[in-house]
Amino acid sequence: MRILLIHSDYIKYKTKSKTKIAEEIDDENKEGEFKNSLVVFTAVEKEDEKNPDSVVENAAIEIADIFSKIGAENVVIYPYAHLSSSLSSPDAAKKILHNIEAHLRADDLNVARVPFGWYKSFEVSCKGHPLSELSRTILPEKTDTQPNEEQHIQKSKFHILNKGRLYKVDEFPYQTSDFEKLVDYELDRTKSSGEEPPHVKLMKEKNLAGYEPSADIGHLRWYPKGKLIRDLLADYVYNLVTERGAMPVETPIMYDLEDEAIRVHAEKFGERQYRMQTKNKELMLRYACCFGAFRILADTFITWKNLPLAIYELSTYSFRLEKSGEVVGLKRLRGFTMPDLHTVCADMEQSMQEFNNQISMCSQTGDDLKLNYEVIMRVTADFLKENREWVFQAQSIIGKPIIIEILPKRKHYWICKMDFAAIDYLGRPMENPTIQIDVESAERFGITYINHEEEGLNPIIIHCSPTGSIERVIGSLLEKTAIKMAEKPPMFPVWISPTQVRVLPIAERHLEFALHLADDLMKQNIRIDVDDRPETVGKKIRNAGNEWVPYVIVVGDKEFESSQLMVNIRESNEKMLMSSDELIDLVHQDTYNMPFRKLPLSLKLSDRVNF
RNA sequence: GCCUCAGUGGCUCAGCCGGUAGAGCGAUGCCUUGGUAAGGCAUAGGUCGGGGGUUCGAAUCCCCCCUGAGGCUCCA
Repeated sequence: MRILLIHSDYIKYKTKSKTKIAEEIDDENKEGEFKNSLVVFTAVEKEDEKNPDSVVENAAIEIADIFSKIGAENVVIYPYAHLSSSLSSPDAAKKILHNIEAHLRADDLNVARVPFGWYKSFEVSCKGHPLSELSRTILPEKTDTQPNEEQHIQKSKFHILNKGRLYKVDEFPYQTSDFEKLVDYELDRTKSSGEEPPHVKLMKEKNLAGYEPSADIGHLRWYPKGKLIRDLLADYVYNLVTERGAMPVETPIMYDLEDEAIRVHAEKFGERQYRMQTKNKELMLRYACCFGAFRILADTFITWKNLPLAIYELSTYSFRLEKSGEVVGLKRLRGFTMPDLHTVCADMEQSMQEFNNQISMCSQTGDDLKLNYEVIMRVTADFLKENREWVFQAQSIIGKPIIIEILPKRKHYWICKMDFAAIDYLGRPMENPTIQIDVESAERFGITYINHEEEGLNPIIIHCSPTGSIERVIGSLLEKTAIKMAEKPPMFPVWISPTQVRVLPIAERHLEFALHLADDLMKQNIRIDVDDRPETVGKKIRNAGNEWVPYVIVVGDKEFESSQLMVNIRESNEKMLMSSDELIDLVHQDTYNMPFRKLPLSLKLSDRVNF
């Protein structure tokens, strides 16, 4: 329900002629005038029909609240269809308006209601003080409160699935603490220690990202090193999915809520959307790439020969209006970047096959990023019943025990999904990759394909994010370093490290040699820089350590003469003597098959700025 | 969104039962010309998150707001 509230000196109206949906009225109600009134222009919407009582209640509370603040004498309820493009049925509207009137009257307010369904002339005089013009959107409570009991009975069941066997969660012999932590979290048993996740501090300390106070909360600024890492990860996912046949696309970030399919899909997301009103349209900012992908697929002629068909987009950005208290560091943001792959499959069999491929793809990202994922599979009871064997083999692809959540009924658009989570420093999961079988959207968005028999059918769509949001990946990498910090020096995987090799010339006379060396390595696609600042070697070593540089070379007279380099290897914390070619090989081994971008910072550290 | 705590030079923090701001790092300059995790000296740098109030006087006490963290809730 949409309402527009005007605190007026007076309002006058006069009925002119009936519409088809007009309510019957007495002569005395054919015209009227009310002094010092809160006029409530009201449009009842389709959505309100789901739970009319709750809308009535919420509207009455809101109106009474404003009424009490402004000191008007009357409330005038004025039916005004033009506030919404999605009106309820006239009967439902009449009933709801009538009930609001009755409800307010029961609160001892003077209430009048202007007739519904008539063409009317009216005149309103707005007082013009700050509270004299307000608008509100009244939402029904989420359908019904009564089925509480039912919901209780319909709780999900959790089991552990391993090697073709289902275990009760308490009877499973846990081998790893990460997995146990995920189980605890899913079962609501995680004890919070009240600490702050270390990645928040690290992202700022390492000059990767920071908060932007002039934006909304949960929107970050990225400094050159962080931006480089984002781009490398973006390249990585791009290669990963295109090598498997997906076609990259790019779609708009905002959508018109007038589009029925968009609106329904968006409504499911509830309050968590950024919306904006332009002159003629109400728009929403996307919270995933689904909207654009589905619209493309709906407009594409697809036959069974094209399937499975995958399109890919990196959403820079997706927007979710998370509650302010829920936004944390890189873990939960209002603006974030999500690789989003949508695969059109002909039928369930094909989807399951494709799902298997995507399990391997998601697991691969764990290896490449050196992150440990724990896995939870969520299925509806019906799906499990029909596809028990397939579900069990899906676990075998993971190769270690997983949690399985069995939902008694389908709640969402998917019937089967798999979430991969890295466990953070505080023992809580950070959800990263995900795969979902969507059985609902194709129909809603009008996506069809032509089968062998030349019939048009709605396909099944698999949503997949092979790494999860880029911000969370970076967050997980930082959390991991914090966990391991006690055992070994923290660092990123070499292919992600902004500086891969740093050269430390001992004295000024070694600078030329150092720059020369850097030039050679740069030509081999290695991100290298030179610490030419007039500091002691000890201090430069320390700085390189603080920046997590994987390889550090000190060059002086000895190196110049022998062309053998003393390389400090962070990973193993040892020093090794090698030639520059051997060092190149070593870095190339570390970064084999991974994307490369040049270092977008000056070669000499003395030229750099600190962010 | 709710409850609790916090916001002081670029960074990390001290000062907080009211009397006009302090350290370390960093930066800049000079000295040191060097061999593996902080060389020395000096200088600059602050509307004490923002607004209002109490007071002769507020970083300090009170109120409102903004931002951050933790918890709750939530994460389709």
